[in-house]
Amino acid sequence: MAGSPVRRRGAELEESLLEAAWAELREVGYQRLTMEGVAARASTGKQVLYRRWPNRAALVIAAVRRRVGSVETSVPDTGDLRTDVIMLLHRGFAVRREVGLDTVRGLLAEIADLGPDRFEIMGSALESILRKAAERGELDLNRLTPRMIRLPADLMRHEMLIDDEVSESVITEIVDDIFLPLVRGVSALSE
Amino acid sequence: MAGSPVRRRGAELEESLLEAAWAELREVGYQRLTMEGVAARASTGKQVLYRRWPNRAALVIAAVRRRVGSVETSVPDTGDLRTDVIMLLHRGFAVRREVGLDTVRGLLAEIADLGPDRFEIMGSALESILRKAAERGELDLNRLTPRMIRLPADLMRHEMLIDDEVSESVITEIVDDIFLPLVRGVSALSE
Amino acid sequence: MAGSPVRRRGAELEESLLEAAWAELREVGYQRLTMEGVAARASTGKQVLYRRWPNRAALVIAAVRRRVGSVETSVPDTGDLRTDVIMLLHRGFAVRREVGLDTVRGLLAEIADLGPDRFEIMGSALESILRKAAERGELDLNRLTPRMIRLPADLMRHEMLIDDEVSESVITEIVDDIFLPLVRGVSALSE
Amino acid sequence: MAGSPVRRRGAELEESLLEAAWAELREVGYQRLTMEGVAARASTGKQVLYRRWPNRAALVIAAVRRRVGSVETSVPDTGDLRTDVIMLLHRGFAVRREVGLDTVRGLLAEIADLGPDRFEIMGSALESILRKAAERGELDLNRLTPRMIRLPADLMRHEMLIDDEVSESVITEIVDDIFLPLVRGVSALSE
DNA sequence: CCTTAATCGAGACGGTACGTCGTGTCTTTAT
DNA sequence: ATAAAGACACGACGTACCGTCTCGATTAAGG
Repeated sequence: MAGSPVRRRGAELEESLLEAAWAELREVGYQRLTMEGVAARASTGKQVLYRRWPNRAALVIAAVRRRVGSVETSVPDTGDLRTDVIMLLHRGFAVRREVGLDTVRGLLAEIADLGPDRFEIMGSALESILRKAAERGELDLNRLTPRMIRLPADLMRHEMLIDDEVSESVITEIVDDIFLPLVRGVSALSE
Repeated sequence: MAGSPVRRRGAELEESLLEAAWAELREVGYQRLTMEGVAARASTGKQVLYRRWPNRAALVIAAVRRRVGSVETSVPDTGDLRTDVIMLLHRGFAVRREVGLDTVRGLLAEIADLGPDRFEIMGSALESILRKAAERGELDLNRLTPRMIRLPADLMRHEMLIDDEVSESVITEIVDDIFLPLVRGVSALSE
Repeated sequence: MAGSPVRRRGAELEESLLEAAWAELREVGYQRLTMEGVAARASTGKQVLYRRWPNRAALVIAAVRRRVGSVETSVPDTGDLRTDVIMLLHRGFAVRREVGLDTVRGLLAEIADLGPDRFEIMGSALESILRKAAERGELDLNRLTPRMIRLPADLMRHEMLIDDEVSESVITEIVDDIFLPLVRGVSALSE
Repeated sequence: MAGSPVRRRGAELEESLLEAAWAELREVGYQRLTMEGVAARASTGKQVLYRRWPNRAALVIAAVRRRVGSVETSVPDTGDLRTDVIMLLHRGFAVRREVGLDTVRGLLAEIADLGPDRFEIMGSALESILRKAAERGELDLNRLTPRMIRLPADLMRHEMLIDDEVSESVITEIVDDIFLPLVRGVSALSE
C-alpha cells in the first residue's frame, strides 16, 4: 500500500526542514539540538540537511531567520525621538525573546563572527531615527559620534545577552536616564 | 629521578589538572577542549576530573579563576576619576584577553548563569571609584542612578563580548564621549 | 557519639568479609559480584580484601568453602552399593545447588585450574565406596579401571555444569542405567 | 594500493569483524577480549559491533561459528560402530581445541543458556551412528535408553570442560572401557 | 512518453567523546 | 601494625552524534 505519502522536494522540503529545526529549538533548546534530531523530526536523512547547510549553526540561523525575518523590517517613525527609540528597543527584544537566550548565546559561541551586519541592524535603524529627529530640530546630529548614536543599541544588546528577561523599566532607563540626557547634554553644551 | 612514579594527590594534583586544562584552553580553544584531552595531558583518568568538577564548564571556570584570580583585586585610585575609570576598563580587558573570547562565549553559552557576581566585579569597582570622586567633589553621586554608575562596565562588557580586540580608542570613547559627558551633564543640570 | 562500633580484626573480621561475599553472591550472582561491592557491604576498604585474597575468584572460593565446607565430609556407608552412590551424588548436587550454577561456571572460567583436588572429591569418595562394596563381595574391584570407578562422578559433574537443576531421575538413571549395569556386566563376564 | 579508503559494508564488513574477533581470541584469549580491541583491530567503531551483536559473548559465538561451522557437518559412517564413535569424539575435540578451553568456559559462564542444540550436536550424531549399527545387527537399539546413547558425548564433553588436552587414550577409554562394554552387556543380557 | 539524471528517505560507516564502573595500588587518619 | 575510608592510574563499558557514504525508490525534465 502507498507507503510514501508523496516525496517532498525543493522549496517545499526546505520549509519542512526549517520548521523541524525551529520545533527542535523550541523543544530541546540550542545546546541539545542535533542534526539527527532535526532530520528525524522532518523524517528525512541527514544528507538532505548537509546538502543545504554546512553545520548546525548555519541551519539554526536559517531557521531563525525564516521565523523572525519578517518582523524587523520597518523603522519606527512616530515623530517623537523618545517614542521611536523605545519602540525600536522593544522590537529588538521581541526578536531576541522569540529566538531565545540560549540560542543567541549558542550561536555567538559557535560561529565567532555572526556577521557585523547582524549586529548593526539596530545601529543603523537608530541612525535613521536620529537623522529624522535632527531634521525635526530635536537635536544636532553633527555633535553626536557614532558611538553615541548606537549607544541604546549597544546597551540593549548587552542586556539581552546577560539576562533572559529585559523588563519595561530597563528600556526606559536606557532611554530616559542614559541616552536622552547624554544627547541633550551634548546639544545643550553648544547653546 | 622521582617525578612521575610518585602518585600525586589532593592540592598538588588539582594544580596539575587546572594547569593542564589551561594549557588545553590555550592550544585548542574552548570549543575543542575535552575532558579526555585534559585528563590525558595531566596523565590521569577522567574520573579524577569528574570527582572535582561536574562538567567541562566548571573545570574551565576553575582553571580560569586560578589563572586570573589574582589580577583583578585592587580598585584603581589615582585621585582622578577619568584615569581611574580608564584603568579599570583596561584591567577588565586584560582579563578578558587572557581568557580569550571563545572561552568567554563558550562559558556564556554553556552555563546560562555565570553568576551575577561574576559580572558585577567591574560594576562594584565603579561604584567605589565614583564614591571617591564624589568625596573629592568631582560629582554628585545622588544624581546618578545605578545604571549610570555601571554604564562604563556595561559598555565595556558589551565590547568584550562582540569583538576579540578592544582598542585603546574604544575605551577612551566610552569614557570621554559617553560616560563623562553624561555624568557632568547630569551634575551640571543642577548648578 | 560512638561512630565506630568497635573495629574488627583478625578472625572476626575475616568472618564478616566472607559473610559479605556470600551475601553478595546470593544477591547479585557471581558475574556481578565486585570487590567494591563486598567491601562496601562489609563496610571496610578494598585493601582489607586484597590483603587476604588476590582476586575475586579466590575470595569467592573462600566464601564458598566456608559455607559448604562442613557438608562434604563423610562418605556414605549404608552397606549397599547402590544406596551409597545415590547418596553421594545427592550430596554432590546439594553442594552445587547451594553454590549456584553461575558461580561454578564463573569460577571455572576464571581460574583455569580449579585444582584437580577440587574435582576429585567425589572421585575418591567413590573409590572408598567401591572398595567397601568389593569387601562385601558385591563386585570385583580389580576388573574396574579408574575411569569406571569415577564414572558416576564424571557424569554427575557433567550434569551439574550443563543444567541448573539435576532431578532425582537423572541420578537414578546414572546409577541404574549406566553405572551398575556396567559394573555388573564387567563382573559377570568373568563368572 | 587502495584497500582502506574504501568503506566496507554489510557482509564484507561483517567478515572483517568476525575475523578480527577470532584473531583477538587467538591472541589474548576470551577473558581479555574486549569490544574495543576487536573494533580497533577491524579499524572501525564500537557501534558497528554493537549494531550486530549485543555483547561480547554473542560476538564471540558468531566468530566461533564462522570458524568451525563447516567442520562438524558429516556423521562418521565407516560400517564399524567403534570406529564411528571414536571418529565422532575426535571431531568433537578438534572443534573444542580449535575454539580453546578458556573460550568455551567463558561462554559457558557468560550466557547461561548456550542453547540445548549447541550441546546436542554430538548427541544426535551418536543416535544416527547407533541406529546404523543396529541396522547392521551390532546391537539392539530398543534396549538402550537415551542416556546410554549419549553417554560418550556426555563423557567427552565433560573431559573437554575439565581438561585443555584430551588425549587419544581418554577417547579409547571412554569407548572401550565404558561405552562398548555397557552396550554389549545390555545386549547380551537378553540373549 | 519514456528514459535519465537528480534527489529523497533511510540508515550504515569510521570516528571522537561522553560519563560511569571496576580493578588493583597507594595514602591518610585513627584507633 | 592494621582497619576504615577513599583517592589514584588505568582500562573498558555502552551510548550519542558527527559528517560522509551508499542504497534503492521516486520524481521531474529532456529527447
